Amino acid sequence: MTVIFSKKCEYGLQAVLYLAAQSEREVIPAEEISNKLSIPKEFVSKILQSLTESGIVISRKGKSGGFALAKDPKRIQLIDIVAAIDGLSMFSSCVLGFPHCNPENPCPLHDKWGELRSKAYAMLTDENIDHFRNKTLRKISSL
Amino acid sequence: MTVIFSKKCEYGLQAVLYLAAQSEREVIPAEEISNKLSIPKEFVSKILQSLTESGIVISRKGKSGGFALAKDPKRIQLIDIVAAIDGLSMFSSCVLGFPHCNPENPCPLHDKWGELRSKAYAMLTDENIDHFRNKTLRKISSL
DNA sequence: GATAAATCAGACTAAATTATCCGATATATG
DNA sequence: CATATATCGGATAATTTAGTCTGATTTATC
Ligand code: FES
Ligand code: FES
Repeated sequence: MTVIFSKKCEYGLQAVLYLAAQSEREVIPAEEISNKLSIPKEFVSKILQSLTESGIVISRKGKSGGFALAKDPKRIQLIDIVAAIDGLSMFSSCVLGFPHCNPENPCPLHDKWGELRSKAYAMLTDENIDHFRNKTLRKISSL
Repeated sequence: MTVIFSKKCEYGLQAVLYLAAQSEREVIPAEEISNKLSIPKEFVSKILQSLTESGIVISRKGKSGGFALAKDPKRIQLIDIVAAIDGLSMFSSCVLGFPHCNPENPCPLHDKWGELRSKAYAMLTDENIDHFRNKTLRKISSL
């Protein structure tokens, strides 16, 4: 079991944070990301490919090719990656699985969950990924 | 995609809340729960069977049989159902999927997630399921 | 131009989750 | 005792998610 994101999304977040932490370098090959983050190479490669379609990363093919952020890391938020991979339905669904989370017809956890949900959303939107650079570097070097 | 619990767990939570909301009645057949909550009958039946093994509900076989809470709803918390079905690993895993969530080696979201995680835990432990009775009745009658 | 190293595209496989089916057994009721 | 209505247990099916494989194409470098 993952915590709240799918495995694909966890990997996507890790990989993008990894790219953001390498800001001076050109493109990074999928293999390096795979090795450093222990994500199957073909899998992380696929995920990054899909993120190029979302305009979050760019790729360069051929020898010494790889992936890089598509824009200034100050202009990318974690929510962008989540939206591109898992979508945002978790922020409008009922935590107990009842159909249509709706304040007019709240489930027993609606109020408490509503607060947590907005804080979770804030966690993914308050900071851009450039802000996480040092923390990411520290985490990566511990792996 | 579910929000944070598996489908099985969502159904389990709904079903147990349903049972708790019927406190005056004897046992409730799986078919009624299935109809009221729109959960496949065989599936909710299986889930409740597994919850009998966890000591949360009891069952009576045969005609006019069904399921009921195994103990005073004041002594059951939502976390009990989550623990029995999804387990508690989500409360000790890294939200970004890094191995071993650990304050010594925090990922970029560790601190913020840590707060949310304890509030989510509190949401599941602060109240017993008897406390949710009226809210559950209201929600069910809206379905 | 040859070679090596990379993404890309799509089919494929594996595993986990979700859901169904069936036959056995239990039990209330007449 | 017969019948109807439940759970129980185990197998199976369907769907979704996770991961792999292969061959094509692109590009840097010698
Ligand atoms: S109705 Fe359940 S979270 Fe809103
Ligand atoms: S290390 Fe990521 S949540 Fe603790």
